[in-house]
Amino acid sequence: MTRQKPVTVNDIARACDVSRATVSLVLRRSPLVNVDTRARVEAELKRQHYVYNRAAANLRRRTSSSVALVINDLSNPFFAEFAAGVDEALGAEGYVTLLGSTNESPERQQAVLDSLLEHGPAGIILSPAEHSDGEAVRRVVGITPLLVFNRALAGGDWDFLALENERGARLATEHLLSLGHRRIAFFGGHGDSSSCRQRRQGYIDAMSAAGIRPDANWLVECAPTRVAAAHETGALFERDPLLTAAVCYNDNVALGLMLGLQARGTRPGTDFAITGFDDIPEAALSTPPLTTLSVDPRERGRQAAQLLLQRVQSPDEAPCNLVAPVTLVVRGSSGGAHVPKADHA
Amino acid sequence: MTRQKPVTVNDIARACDVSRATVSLVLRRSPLVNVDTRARVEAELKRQHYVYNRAAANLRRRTSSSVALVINDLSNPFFAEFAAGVDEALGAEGYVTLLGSTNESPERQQAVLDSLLEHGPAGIILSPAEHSDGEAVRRVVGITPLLVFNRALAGGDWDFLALENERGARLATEHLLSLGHRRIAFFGGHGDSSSCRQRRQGYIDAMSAAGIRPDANWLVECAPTRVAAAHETGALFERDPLLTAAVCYNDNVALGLMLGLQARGTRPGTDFAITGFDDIPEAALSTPPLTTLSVDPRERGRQAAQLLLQRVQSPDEAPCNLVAPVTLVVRGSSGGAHVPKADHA
DNA sequence: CTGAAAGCGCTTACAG
DNA sequence: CTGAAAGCGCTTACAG
Repeated sequence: MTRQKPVTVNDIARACDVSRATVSLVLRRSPLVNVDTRARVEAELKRQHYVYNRAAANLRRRTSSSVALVINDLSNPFFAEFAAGVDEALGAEGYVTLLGSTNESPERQQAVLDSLLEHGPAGIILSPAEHSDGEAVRRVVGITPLLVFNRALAGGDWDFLALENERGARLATEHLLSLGHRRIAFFGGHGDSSSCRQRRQGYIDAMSAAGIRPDANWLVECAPTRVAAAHETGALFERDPLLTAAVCYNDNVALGLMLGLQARGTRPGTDFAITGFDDIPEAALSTPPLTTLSVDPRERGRQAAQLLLQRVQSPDEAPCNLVAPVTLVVRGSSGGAHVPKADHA
Repeated sequence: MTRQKPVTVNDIARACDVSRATVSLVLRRSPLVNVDTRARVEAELKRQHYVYNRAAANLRRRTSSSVALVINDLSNPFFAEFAAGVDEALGAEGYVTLLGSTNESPERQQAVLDSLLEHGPAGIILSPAEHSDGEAVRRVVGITPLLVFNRALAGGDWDFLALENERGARLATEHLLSLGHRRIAFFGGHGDSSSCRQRRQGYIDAMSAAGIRPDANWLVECAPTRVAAAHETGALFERDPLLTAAVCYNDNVALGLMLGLQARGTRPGTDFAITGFDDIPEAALSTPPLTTLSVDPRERGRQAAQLLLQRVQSPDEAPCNLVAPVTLVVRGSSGGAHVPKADHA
């Protein structure tokens, strides 16, 4: 450990024969300091490879230059893109991102928040783990501004950035209806998740508007993963063998359903129509490519960062509730010419 | 801005009628302090919702509890998984991750490093942007321990964690050879990237060992993206129409090549055999599924974190050069029964 | 325009 | 076992 001592304002001040205060003024680009002095100090700063100790400055100024970003599932490209967007926007505002990943575990989420808070972030962006305890989050977070992304979290009056879940599912359902489908399932997701409930609502609304009352059998729960969805494919047709299409909770579920269909000899897009949600990169690549809802996660990340920084500026305004737009991307999975137009009027 | 003042050791000390030193001792779990005193202090800590100010502690102790993680492309699932692994392992050791993403821009990389260093990380894990300037990195990084991942970076004697590029490409090539292919291309990547050169070498070695001298035309450059690869598909067959297989630089290239083949009516896995590299999630999902090399990026992340923390402990040992194992995953893209066995002896 | 002094929240020898 | 004092690297009134 022959770590040499880092160079400080003191070293610079001594070398330039000025006070530390003057050096500090130069660092903070104060207009008060004489041009010559400034030049001398800046030269010395460069010469000695001075690096600013932001932690010390933050301590003294009682400020923060970091934001905590806590993500439930970084291996999901949707959230990885979101994280990239957050980091990009925070960086542009001079903040640094403290990353925490929870792998969908509420316990790890508490631990991660705990640890990140000790570093005094100006705020927190949280994409909550499934089954998060909002009260517990509130307790550990205290008065640090918090923005919740994607899934609603009860227990506090925090800012919330959501997706147009309802409208998205409605668009997908209307699209299938316009192709002549009537017996359409809503497949995947858990009823206790806010995003799933909203997407179901959009589906139900669209069906109702078309004069169709969705059968209770047409709502099929399953974990939002590819494997689970592939597994549940059989259950779908046990519920109703006459189904011709499904609005899926998200792309992973839709892709899993495709695999499940292929395994039973049913051709997705030809014998059975499918829509997803998210437009992850795989969606365009599957066979057939997946009709889905595009949400631009990177842009959501930028948006989240901006909203949070606004809140940091004005902590006392009423919390905001934003819903980000989604757009329907029609591809092959929702059917070509061959999809059976079942029993329509 | 009615931010109330956070509670400090002072508040606790006053409330318990002990000195700040004693409170500090309790916080750091020193065995020196009386059990009763400890209990009283701990109760008060809880009662006042004390949160430790790690930045202040780090300042005084001249330590750090963060590590910077700089990633060239977070939207690539390979690197996102890597980041998740790094964060997981750092968290387990009590470190927090300072995230920076560069989007493959060397300029942004310099800016990001600059900014992160002001937060005094104990070390840096860097997955370099393409065409990074090692000297410039060295300059800004100074004496902070740095571990380079994935792509070699000249200009400093830092630790390096790489993949078994050469062996991986060799395995893929041997696999194709064992299926009877002789006219095998190496497709994609840029010759100025260390990982591409190594993979090419493995390909050439395997071919040579089988008594085949790869034609210069069989080495086709292209950017490591899906779109670029799909575009270059024509060029591949212009070089040599008799090719029956290609070892691709990575999965993205392989998937792009598949699209390109399909567009010209050539069936991947049936008329033409393909291998990838990385085993990204899409690989198992494509049609046909992609034969590729699995590298377990999350585990690489954990490994990188551990290596770096070791280096933080002992900065003066010789830099290490680790190569992480890869394993061949055989799937449909390298050919079923129908792949033509061209002109073999 | 510049300097001396105090202080951000913590820890660490050093006495006792 | 506990306290008083000094100090980590910075900034901010306050004088001058």
